[in-house]
Order: sequence, then C-alpha cells, then structure tokens
Amino acid sequence: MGITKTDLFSTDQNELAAVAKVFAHPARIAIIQHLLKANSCINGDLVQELGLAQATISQHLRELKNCGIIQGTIEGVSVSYCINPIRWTEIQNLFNGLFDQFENKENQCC
Amino acid sequence: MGITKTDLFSTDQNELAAVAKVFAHPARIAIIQHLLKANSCINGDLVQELGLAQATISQHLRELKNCGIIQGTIEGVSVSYCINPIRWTEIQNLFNGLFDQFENKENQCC
DNA sequence: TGTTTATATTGCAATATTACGATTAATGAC
DNA sequence: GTCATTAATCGTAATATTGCAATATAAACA
Repeated sequence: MGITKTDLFSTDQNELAAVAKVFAHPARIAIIQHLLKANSCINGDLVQELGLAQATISQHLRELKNCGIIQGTIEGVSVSYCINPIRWTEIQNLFNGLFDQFENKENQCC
Repeated sequence: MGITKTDLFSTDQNELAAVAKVFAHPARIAIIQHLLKANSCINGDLVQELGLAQATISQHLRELKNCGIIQGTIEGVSVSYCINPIRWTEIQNLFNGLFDQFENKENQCC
C-alpha cells in the first residue's frame, strides 16, 4: 500500500520514526554536516557543495525545517540556514532515550 | 525520480542515512522497543503485539536484520530474534558522532 | 510419511520519495 | 519602474516503500 498505519503506534514511536526519516537521506546528512562546520549557509552554497539541483536542495531544506532541525532567516535576497540548538538537543535526547534502554544482559538471548 | 544519488555522498553519509532509514518506521521502532523490554521474541509475538499482518512483520524484521540491529536464531519451528549488542553500540556511536559535533556557539547564526 | 506450526518469499496495489525543469515570488541594485 | 539574483513552489517522471493475500519452506511430531 505504501501508507504507514500510524494509528497502530504511540505518539513517541511515530515521532521518533518521523525524525529518523529526516536523517534517512545522505543529502540531508550532508546538509547538516555542512551546517555543523560552517555554522550557517544558503541554498546556493549547498547546490555548489552537494551537486544537486537548486529545487532538490530546497526540498531537502524544507524537510529539515519542517522537522525543526534547522531554521532559516531571510537575509536580503537569500535565506541563511542554521541548526536550531534547542531542537537539536531535543532530537539527541530522543535517540539517546532509545539507545540507553539497552543494557547488555549477556547471554539472555541468541 | 525516486532514486537517491548515493555517489554524490561519502560512505559515512550513506551509511548513517541507511541506518536512519531502518529507524524511520514506527513498526520497526515498536519491534526494537519490544525487544528491549522482552530481550527476545518471535514473529508471532509481534503480530499479536503490533496488529500488522505476519508478512508485514516478517518484512520489517528482515530490514532490521539486514542492517544488523537484530539477529535471529532458529529455535525449533520458530525464530527467536534479539538485539545484536555489538551492532547496537556501533549504531549508537554513529549517531552520537553526529550529535556531538554540535557545540552551541551562541548567536553565531540566525 | 503426513500433518501441524511458524516463518519467509512472492506478487501486486496503493502511496511516498527523490530529482529536476519551469515557473513564481521577493529582494536589492540601478 | 526594470533587471538581476536567490529561493520556493509546481508539475511530473522514475523509483522506493508499505502492506497483505497467497504461496513456499522448514522443523517438529504423530
């Protein structure tokens, strides 16, 4: 079908999956990594850097923005994007909340 | 097009994106969380627990297994799945490697 | 051997994602 | 005002994902 049965799952499960989906494309990882290095950048920088079309970069930026990972401010004729620190920490905690649930209970399973 | 231009990106970027994709579905999050609680389970347990068809659960389990997050051992007529501790830590480090790159350089951007 | 039980695989329909050309909108320079 | 620059949006084609019924496979046991 191609449609996810979100109603079967908890809000937390859907939220974590939605955030993971944003990370689930190398272009978006590359954009994030570029922002981590450069602090901020504009669409045109990323077109140069990644080698994807302007429309495609714009689309990826929108998804990152929708999720709240990045924010953009209009600066003259261009838009300056950067990482949203509050949301970044929030997402980090979301993943760590999952990762930390695992304790190595040796040989309890396969 | 629907096809990701993986050749434009580094191995690390593609690897992280691929792992994130596995987390990018609530059913797979739910399976992981169930395994964190129960230590191990079989396909049939998850069909009961999640309310998805057996074939669908099997498909999600395969993706989790392909990524290495879980492993399955044949136990009589059924297959017992559990989390792969080594891969788990590896993936945790993969994400933390990204998250830790961010330091709050206040007011340097938007 | 045949039957039961549990899971994997196949095939398919519905929907989502990715990518980009073309167009639109909005700002700054003149 | 016009023109250039930058980014967002629209439309569309190609591919991927999700979900399940049907079928295949494989182990345990009578």
